[in-house]
Formats: sequence, C-alpha cells, structure tokens
Amino acid sequence: MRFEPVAPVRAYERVVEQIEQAVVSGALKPGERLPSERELMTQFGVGRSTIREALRVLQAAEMIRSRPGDPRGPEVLAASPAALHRSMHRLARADHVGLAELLQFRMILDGSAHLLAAELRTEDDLTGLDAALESMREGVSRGYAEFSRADVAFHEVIARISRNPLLVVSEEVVRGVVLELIEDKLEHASNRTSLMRAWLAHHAEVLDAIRAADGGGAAHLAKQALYDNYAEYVPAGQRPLLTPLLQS
Amino acid sequence: MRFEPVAPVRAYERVVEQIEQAVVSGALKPGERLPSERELMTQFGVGRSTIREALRVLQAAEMIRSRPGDPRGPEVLAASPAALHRSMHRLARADHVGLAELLQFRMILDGSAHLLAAELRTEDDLTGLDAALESMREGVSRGYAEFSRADVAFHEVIARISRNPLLVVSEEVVRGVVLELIEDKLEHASNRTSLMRAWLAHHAEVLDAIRAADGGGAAHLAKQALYDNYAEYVPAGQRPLLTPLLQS
DNA sequence: ACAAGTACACTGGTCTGACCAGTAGCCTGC
DNA sequence: GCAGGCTACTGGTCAGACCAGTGTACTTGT
Repeated sequence: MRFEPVAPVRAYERVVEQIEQAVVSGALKPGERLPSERELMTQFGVGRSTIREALRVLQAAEMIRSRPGDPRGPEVLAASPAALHRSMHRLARADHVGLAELLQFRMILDGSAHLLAAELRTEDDLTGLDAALESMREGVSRGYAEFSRADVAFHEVIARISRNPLLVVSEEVVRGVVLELIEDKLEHASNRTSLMRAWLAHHAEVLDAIRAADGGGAAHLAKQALYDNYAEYVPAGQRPLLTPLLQS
Repeated sequence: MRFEPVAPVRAYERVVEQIEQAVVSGALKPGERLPSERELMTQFGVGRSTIREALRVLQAAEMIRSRPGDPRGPEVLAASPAALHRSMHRLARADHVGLAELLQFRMILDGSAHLLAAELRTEDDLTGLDAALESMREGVSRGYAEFSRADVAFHEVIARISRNPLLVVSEEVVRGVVLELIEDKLEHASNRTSLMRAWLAHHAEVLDAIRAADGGGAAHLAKQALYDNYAEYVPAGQRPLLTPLLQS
C-alpha cells in the first residue's frame, strides 16, 4: 500500500474546476453568460479576489471573456485553437528547439497536409487553390509583403482541405516560429523577385500534383521546396536530420 | 490609410508581458526565483491583486509555480508540454476534433518518428530498443497495466531517437488524449492477452525494420498498426480520412 | 408618437489594508 | 555540534472602497 502525496487545493482552483466542468459538460454553451463577479462571490462563498483569479485562469485558457461595464456578465467562448497556439509557440521558442527541429517538423506537417489535400480535395477546393495561386501571381509585381500574404493564404487553403484542425494549427504555429527565426535574414535577400518567381513555379507544380490526386508527389514537392528554401539557414552539421524526410 | 481597433490593455497584462519576456529571453532561467509579490508590487508600481492576477496567468501557463511560505519567492519553471497537453485536451473534447482527427494526426507523427528513428538510430539506440521490447515481453504475463507502461516506454524511446522535441511532445500529448477518449472501451476488451501478443509481434517487426534502417518500412508498419488497432473506434464514415496515410 | 438625450444602476479593473497558516533559516540552549 | 524553538517573512484569502465605463430605462424635446 502506497500513499499519494497530497497537494493543497486552493480556493480559486475549486472555482475554476466547477466553472470549467459546467462549460465542457455543455451546461454553459458558448455565447451564454456567467453571473457577475459579485454574484459568483456569493454563490461560491468566497471573496471577490478569489473569483477574479479563477476568471483570469479561465480567460487565459480562452474559455471566457469579460468586458468591463457589461451588465450581462462574462461571456463563455467557443473552443478555439488560440490557447493551443500560444502554448505551442512558447514551447517552440524554448531551448533545445532550433531551426533544424522546427524545419523538420514543418516538413512532416506540410508534407502530410499536402498528401491529404491531394487525396481529399473536391472540385471546389481546386477552384479555391486556383484563386489563391492567381493572387500570388498578382502579388509578384506588387511587392514582397503582398506576395508573402498570398503565399500564406495558399498554405492555409491547403491545410484547410486536409480537414484536420490539429494539422492546421500546428502548421500555422510552426510556420510562424520559423519565419520569426529567419525573417532578419530574409530581409537582406537581394534577389527577391527571382525568389518569388521560383516560389510561384513551385506552387503551380504542387497544384498540378494535387489536381492529379497524386498525394505522394505533392508531399514530396512540398518537402523538397521547404528544404531547398530554408536548408541554407540550418547549420551544415544538422542538415542530415532533414534529408531522410525527402526520400518517401 | 487604415486604423487598427485598439483594445484596452489591462495592468496585469503588462505585468504578464514583462515577466514572460524575461523568461523567454533567458534573463530568468528555470529554477531561478521571482521577487515576492510584495516586492513585485513596488517594482511594477501596481497593487498586489494586479500582481497576483498576473502570476495566476503565468502559473496557468506552467511558467512559474508559487508555494506559500517560501521566502525565495515564485519559481521559474522549465518549458514543459503540460500546458500544450491541457489545451490540446480541451480542444479534443470540443467539437470539430474527434477521434478521427486525433488518430490521423498521430499516424502522421508516429509514422514520421519511426522513419526518422530508422534512419538516425545508433547501435546504442538499438540496444535500448531491445531492452524496451524485452520488458514488454515480460509485461505480457504481468498484467495489462505493466504491459501498457512498457509499451509507452517503447514509444518514448522511438520518439527520443528521432531527436526532435516537438515530435516527442506532440506525439506524447496526442497519444494521451487518444487513450483518454477510448480508455473506457478498452477496459471491456475481453481478449486482452491476445491483444498484447499481437502488439508485441508488431513491435518486434517494427524493431526489425529500424535495425535494417528501412525508414519507409518502419513508418508504414507504425501507421498500419495504429489503423488496425484503433480504426474500429472511429465512425465508419470518417475512416476514409485515415486510409490515404497508409499508402506512402 | 417617436427620436434623442440623459440618469442610473451595475459592471469589471484596481488599490489598500488586514488576517491567517505555513515555511526557511537563524538562533538559542543544551 | 546539534536539536529545538523563534521570527520574519511568504502566499492565500477576505473585506471594503473607488473609478471609468457600459446598457438600459426613463425622460425630454419635438
């Protein structure tokens, strides 16, 4: 017989627990309102600071939102990937996670997203991709910022077609962190126009593979493109981490 | 010229921002201590309730931990996947992320981890895997709980060999969430011994592929095993989401 | 009758001050 | 040298207060 160590349970944790339970059980649906802090304080039988700390925790988890002056009370929010985004972002910026690991992870996610997109795409999806590619083409002549935004939009369409929110969020986060790490180096790139043309050509190729429902081909193109574009920023000693992904 | 809507910035948010910045920039390393609440209150020039709400937010993000009575003050924690786990768990229990998406994501992660492991494994890694497999073999006769723990250990070794913390953490989190979702169904499985034997055989097969440095083979085996074991719990209509991943 | 404007009751955000139980380290007494 | 108590702190909680802001209901002007 072993005994478990007991942790003291704070009052605000009990409050969080009860409210969270009400939300995940569906007793409180998104859009509904919590009682005001002063009302909660009498219902739970604790002081207002305790209630407020509990609400802060729930607010940090994107479960509720409170606005000063609103007599209807704090609002229950729908589940959103924002909290996932934040915690993954924090983890990715921590130590032991360098550009090599991020790029490796992104190759995995991007490759899989392209594979799924090629297999699952509908006709509507294809027209959406056509439109995204078209605005990239326009973006070439309208400056790097515009082009970059169109590029992001293209990737988002791909991720959406794969119909997996986890994939979408993870890829978005990793892409953001990668760009943060190398944006200063990208700034100095002199031949940005030719880079944009190369990117455009690559996306056209990917779109062809997706249209042909060639999942393996699309995945390989995506991973190869990431490698070609970013591997130069990875320390040479770590590049062997990336090459195995290019084979499949 | 467009103007952005401005959101009122709360005092506690500024406090969170500054402390978080100090942590991610490395000015405050894990194990170090923050000043006491009363000291922070004078440094930031705000009241204690504001400081406490900020600390609650940071604590909910697993960045700090405070114990009453400790004169050294709140402790800065190392980056941990706990927050990621919580937010992914919450998202998984919400709509739009069901078992199908989780399993799909896990097939991607697990497959990639096995691929990388097969390509990057050293001799030491192989002996580690042999040991893990051996304790699984022992676990068969020592009950499901023991076997399950050895199974988890095996997966952790695989993930570690792939040398990518993001992959390790993501896989761990997704595996945990998947198990939570179906653990009640697994409880009732009558033929657990034969299930364990099948799992064991599969792991031996995977280990052979890794030993042979056959990345594609190991990845395919891993994904196929996940599909074989868990697809029955996925609604039939969503199973086509999983099959494309088995082809590569 | 209706629109515009105003008053009010209430919201969340913040501060102050207080009390409590508990801890870590010092400091005594042996 | 060491066991035991002492003390100055810690975080957890509560109570009460003030403020700027909001939504609503009511009043007012037309």
